[in-house]
Amino acid sequence: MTPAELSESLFALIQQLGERRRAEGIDTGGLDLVLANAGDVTLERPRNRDHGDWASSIAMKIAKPLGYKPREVATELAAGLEALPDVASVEIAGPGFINIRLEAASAGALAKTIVEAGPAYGTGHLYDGIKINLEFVSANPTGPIHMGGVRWAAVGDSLARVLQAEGADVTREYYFNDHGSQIDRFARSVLAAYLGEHTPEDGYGGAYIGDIADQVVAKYDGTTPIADLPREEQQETFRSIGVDLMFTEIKEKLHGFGVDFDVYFHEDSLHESGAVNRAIERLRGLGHIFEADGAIWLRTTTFGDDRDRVIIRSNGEPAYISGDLGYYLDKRERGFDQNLIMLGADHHGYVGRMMAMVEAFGDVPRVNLQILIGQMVNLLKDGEPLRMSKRAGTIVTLDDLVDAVGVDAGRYSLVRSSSDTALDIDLDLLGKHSNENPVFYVQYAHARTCSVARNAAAAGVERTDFAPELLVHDSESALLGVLQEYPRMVALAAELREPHRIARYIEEVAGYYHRWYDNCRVIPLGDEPVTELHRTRLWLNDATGQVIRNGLGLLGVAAPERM
RNA sequence: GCCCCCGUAGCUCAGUGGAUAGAGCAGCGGCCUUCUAAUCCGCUUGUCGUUGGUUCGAUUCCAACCGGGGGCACCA
Repeated sequence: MTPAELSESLFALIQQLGERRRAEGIDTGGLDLVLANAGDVTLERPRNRDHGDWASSIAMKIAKPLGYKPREVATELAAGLEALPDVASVEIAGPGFINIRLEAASAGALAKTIVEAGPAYGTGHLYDGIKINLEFVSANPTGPIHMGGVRWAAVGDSLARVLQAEGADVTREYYFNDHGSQIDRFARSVLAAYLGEHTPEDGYGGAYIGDIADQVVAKYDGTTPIADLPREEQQETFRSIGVDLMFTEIKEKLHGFGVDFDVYFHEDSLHESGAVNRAIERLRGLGHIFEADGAIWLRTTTFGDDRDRVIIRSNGEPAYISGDLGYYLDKRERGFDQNLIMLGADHHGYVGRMMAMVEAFGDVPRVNLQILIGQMVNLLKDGEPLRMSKRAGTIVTLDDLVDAVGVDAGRYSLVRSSSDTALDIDLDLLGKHSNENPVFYVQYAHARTCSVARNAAAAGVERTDFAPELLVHDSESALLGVLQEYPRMVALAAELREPHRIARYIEEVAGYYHRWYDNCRVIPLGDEPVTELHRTRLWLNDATGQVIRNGLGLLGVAAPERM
């Protein structure tokens, strides 16, 4: 019996109780407000195993509208629950908690369910048929990807996997800001490096700039030698080839990190294709455009922004937000009803104007466009904060991370904490390549399930018999309990856009598995015969491996069979 | 000044109103002739930033304040 089925049963019992109270003349009008459907009957797995397999606090919530005291409600419901075939016992505790213990066979049946479902175990239908555009990383092509961008690469890709697990049709998208003054600075910096001049005051000074200059020279195949070009054409050459080189490098590095995008969208193309102009005309038609001080503005204050925004500057150059207008419109025209954008906290100031823009187009903020703000990554060295600066060239890149700990540990450490938390990463700890990273704890648990399965095969233990009623050891019911939560966890992670919950969850699974392994043998000891219990436990072993494998898959982390 | 995020064990962090607040790491002490000791078991540590409020119940929700980070352009 799944928790969802249990909720259904409990919900039905509450409805019956409500009808009876109405017949007894009680005004139960408030009941529907507290309890609209079975989803509101929450069940939790108690920390304390003495409190049963599942516990519900529903009695406290519905006591008032039913004209009962919480414990009276609990008593009424307990009788009905005990009559269910899968329920072994029901206890009422504290102020009115209902503690439910399931029949071992009912709980144990899950092991087979999971093995048979395989990779599909845990997937759901929250977003079946929904097209979701997820834009993340989108770092400017003016340098290598630094740690901030890497965090979003890990989290964004994992979120995409989680959303896909819930049936969404996800497009991973990377927006290249290749149209503005940042790019000009980049071009001037590369040109300066080529000419042996000092880095421009507002330019980029990293060592990679010189490399780019060399590569541009090597790649250049124009008829006139670069050195003979007029300075403007030189700069344009270094811009176009240099940006192209950065594109290629960024794509390759991300690929090596296990992150591939479906669409690399160039800001330039919005301006060239006229998408920006179309968006502006659309907004003008809706009456949200005005001119002042020689510039063209979008009246975002109409929609709650704290000031209006310039979209075409008085010098005729489009402001950054004009690209966003065209881009958003383009995404909508490509059929995405849900657009997600992941941004660092240093961009949170955009949210107001972006939402205003959405509303100006007649869409619904936070529905058609949702902006996920994540906090920054702080790097520490010897316990002291390390400032990263692309201009000064003191940046820690994706490569540095992967070189230090590898892809799996790197991705895992970035994805296992909430995006709301500013992450501290100590470079010295990374460099140690220790097993302090919990990813090894999880991977080891997975490798162990594989090892047990291999040895079981060799010992003649096969997944033939399945007698779930034999899975009665405390560590067994605890493991089954946590495995059962996986589908809910995936749905929650998708709904809240919080993939870190998957990481925390599989760490918990790994812990329960290790304890089970310690207590319950799958393979008979010495000359003992293979029994039904061994064979049944093999199902549980394999089910655990499957869940960890599925969970690691959602994080984009490998599940090794040996370690 | 205004806006966003955070404040939980020595450290890094979980915990979307429930029972005695957790994990990893660090520290101390135990288990390998037995399916992988990267595991497991035991011990130790808390004004959940502060003060109010909401309610059967608040680490969780609300308000104010304190502390830390980030942001408030005709830059991107």
